[in-house]
Amino acid sequence: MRPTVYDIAAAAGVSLATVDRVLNRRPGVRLVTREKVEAAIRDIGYVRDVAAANLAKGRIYPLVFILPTGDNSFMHGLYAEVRQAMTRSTFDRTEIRIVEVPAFDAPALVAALDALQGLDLAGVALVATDAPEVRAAVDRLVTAGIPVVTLVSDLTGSTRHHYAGVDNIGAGRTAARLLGRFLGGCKGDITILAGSMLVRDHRERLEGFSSVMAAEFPQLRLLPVLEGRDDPEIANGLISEALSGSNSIIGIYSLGAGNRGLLKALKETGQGRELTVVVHELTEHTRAALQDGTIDAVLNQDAGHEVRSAIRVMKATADGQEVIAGQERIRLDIFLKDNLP
Amino acid sequence: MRPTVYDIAAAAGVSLATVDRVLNRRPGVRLVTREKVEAAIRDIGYVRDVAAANLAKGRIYPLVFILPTGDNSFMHGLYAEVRQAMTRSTFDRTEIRIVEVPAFDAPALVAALDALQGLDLAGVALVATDAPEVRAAVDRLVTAGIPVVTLVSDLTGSTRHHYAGVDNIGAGRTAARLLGRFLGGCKGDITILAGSMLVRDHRERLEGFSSVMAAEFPQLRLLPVLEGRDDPEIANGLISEALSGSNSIIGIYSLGAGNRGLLKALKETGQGRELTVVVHELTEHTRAALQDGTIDAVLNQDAGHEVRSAIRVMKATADGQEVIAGQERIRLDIFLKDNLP
DNA sequence: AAATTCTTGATTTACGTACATCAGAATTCG
DNA sequence: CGAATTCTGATGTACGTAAATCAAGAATTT
Repeated sequence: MRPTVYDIAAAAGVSLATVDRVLNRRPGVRLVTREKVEAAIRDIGYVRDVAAANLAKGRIYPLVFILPTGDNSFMHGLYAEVRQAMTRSTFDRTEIRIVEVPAFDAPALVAALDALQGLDLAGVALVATDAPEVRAAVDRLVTAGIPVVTLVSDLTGSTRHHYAGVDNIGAGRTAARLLGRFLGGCKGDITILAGSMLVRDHRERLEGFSSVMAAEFPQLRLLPVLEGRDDPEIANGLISEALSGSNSIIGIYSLGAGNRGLLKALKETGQGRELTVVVHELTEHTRAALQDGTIDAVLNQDAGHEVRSAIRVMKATADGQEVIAGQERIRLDIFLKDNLP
Repeated sequence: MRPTVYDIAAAAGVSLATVDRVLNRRPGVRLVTREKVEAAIRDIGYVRDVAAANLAKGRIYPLVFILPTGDNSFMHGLYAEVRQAMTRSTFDRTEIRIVEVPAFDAPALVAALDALQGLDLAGVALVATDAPEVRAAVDRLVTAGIPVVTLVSDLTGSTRHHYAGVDNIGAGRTAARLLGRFLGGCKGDITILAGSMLVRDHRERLEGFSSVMAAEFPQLRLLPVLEGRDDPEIANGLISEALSGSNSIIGIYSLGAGNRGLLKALKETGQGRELTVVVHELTEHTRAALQDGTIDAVLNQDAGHEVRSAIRVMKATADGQEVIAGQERIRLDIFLKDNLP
């Protein structure tokens, strides 16, 4: 049988009330007594029954997700997953609020973060835009004692408690190797389509991609990065233009969202050309394109896992609990047409 | 506020005791009264607070994992993950027992399953050996009301509640495409190393592999399957022999465990040859081989996820609860040297 | 109509923890 | 040393549910 507060009281030779004061950091306990109780807790290996504690407290976890607006499937999927999580809130005692901010807009993100100051929150999850002022705003929340988790795009250098997203440098490197090996020994140019160099995830993917390309596939030349702002229209224009302007393009790496535009350009301008294409984010569009052979591989992060993981981590952090590291690692999914879910 | 049993009682115009009798399927309630209570439950949208119920019941979930013995890293990893889960049992109210059976031995597995009859279990997880008598034994457990989950290798046609493992046909197809595309247009022979055709997962991987190879890479010829029984020694012998006997082998697909032997053969007999190799299961050995370029891709199933998922599903099934489907899908991991965790 | 069984209500205890109150003890201060 | 202060103990209630007991009313059988 698992030890209870009564066992601590007996072991430490104090009353239940004193044990309670120690456990919940309430005042009114002499240092020597406190140490006696803490020793007893360690000795008998007591662990608080969180379920019972939450029941007694009537605790709920108020959480906030700060998500960028954006008309691309990945963001739609992310919203959907957070809403999915909301439907489960009665079960896991959460109360989730979504705050929308314009994409790639650091000041707006800072304003949203600062607006949360003073609220009694069990955690904040945000898709970070990488800027010093955002970092500072995050640090302010952390200092105020609120668990903060970055989602999809990280904010290194900040004091955020956790990052729920993939290793984007690794993702870029993986994309490079897939593209390089799928192209065999062919020689030619590679076009890269990004969303914005303002977000860390895109920068990191590019960094990983470029380094493997340079080191291991010197016969492939990287063209200057196109920034499509994760917008289908812009992406379509950029890729169409690039393809019409050059015949030496043999591969494309799309490391952001807004692939609907890329696919349109491929179907129209890219018609009849032998292109090897690797993109990020599995959506209904990229899935269809993978199946019909328009693209060759999709790298993906599972938004559902990211959201659920973020929630678990925020709750655990709020309770000062451990998390299962392996369970919270967000993996890079590689989809070929054969292993689509 | 979430409705409680008191609210049901008030809404249905009955006492708490009657509500309890209905909720816990205790006898002594007239049909009309039962229906009145059930209607009230639906109307006010009551959902039982499982945490509180478990607290009141002092419920623990006695679970059994039936695992095959076997001296290969994947099985060692699986055992380790189950033991990991055991260390968390006080937290999630489980009580896990491991039962070992010889690998690929249907009668032994049947005996182990039948030995569980009559025990008060909240769930049984097993790595299935695909045989009619095993199916029957599983069905007997299910009929007895015990939740049964297959792990790693499935048992289709049985009434098991859930399969916690990857889509092995998809895995085989994926391996074929990776191998095929990595080999460019080269012509040559492919050697396949399996564990045993007695387990469904190996058969399915082979099936998926063969079909994609035949359909899309006709220039590659598949040699007869070698069965290494997931044993490093046997695998080493088989692969060494194959490599010495033929110069036209350009690719290897190892779809089982026991890769330590394969790697040894590659290092010794395969020295200096240009081989493209795709294997299953990420272990310290395959990881090192991936990093030093001996092999080109590793397909993996995360044993930790499988074990945790199996536990979640068994608990939910025992409680008659829903599971989050997306969370319980075990994904096929594809590792290149760039995205190793 | 009496005896029996079946239903239902009322009430209590329990699970492990949180939290509040009040009285009494120990300690510190003047 | 006594008074003021700080600790500590004892106790009760609550959270949402489970489960048991006993009494009483309703329905059924004889």
